[in-house]
Amino acid sequence: MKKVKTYMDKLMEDKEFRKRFDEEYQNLCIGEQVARARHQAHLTQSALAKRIHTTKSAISRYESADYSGYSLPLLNRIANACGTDLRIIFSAKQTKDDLRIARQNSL
Amino acid sequence: MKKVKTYMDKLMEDKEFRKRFDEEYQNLCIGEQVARARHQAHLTQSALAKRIHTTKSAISRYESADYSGYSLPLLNRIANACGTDLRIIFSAKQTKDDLRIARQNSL
DNA sequence: ACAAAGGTTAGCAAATATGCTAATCTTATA
DNA sequence: TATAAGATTAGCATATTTGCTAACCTTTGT
Repeated sequence: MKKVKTYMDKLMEDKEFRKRFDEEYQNLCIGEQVARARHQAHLTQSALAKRIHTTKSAISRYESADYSGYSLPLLNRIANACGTDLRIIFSAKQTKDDLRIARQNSL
Repeated sequence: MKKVKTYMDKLMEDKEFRKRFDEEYQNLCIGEQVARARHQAHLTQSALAKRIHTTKSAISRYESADYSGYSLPLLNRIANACGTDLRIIFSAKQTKDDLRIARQNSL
């Protein structure tokens, strides 16, 4: 079981691979969470954009499935404008149960 | 209770104020979580940096108290290199109990 | 069909983070 | 004290995100 790590480490040395691995494999589904928080706050993309002094195109970009370049400053502004708190947690590797519970607790 | 929101909205129109509000008031303590995850993985800043193909100064920057410009791509690489999962959750506004529980569950 | 509101996309300048080097400070330990 | 490892900081070029405009697509309702 050591070879996989060795192999991955090798792949990860390539910048382009790292980037696409993050984008296409390690999907955190932030976009869906943004959209869900916004809907629960009964806001349109335009209305949310206005609250945080940006434009609807920026919100759309954040809710788009194939975006991954999120920053905490902007995510935080979005969360607050939707009446929520943004929680960032370094947690132990998750089991399926963890994921189910996390889904229940979040919006 | 409407005046505070009106006042804050006015203040928030100023870009410099927004920036400093995020940095100095809305402290998410990401730096502490990064340091804690790294320590639990028994890694030095240099060792962690090597794993994610950056330098120790970048790690130090992320662990510094007065930094706030975190990006999810880099936080995610850090979390994984420390053997943890990064969880981003838009949650209901927290009570003190919520915070206590979150602290217990995270590293 | 038409209009209006909500949402998406492209493209670009400005702002911001990243990667990097080198110098410096701390701490532990021989 | 001297040495080495760990950590912090400054400064800069490069890379990435943000804010913005304008065009376009979708959906809803008349």
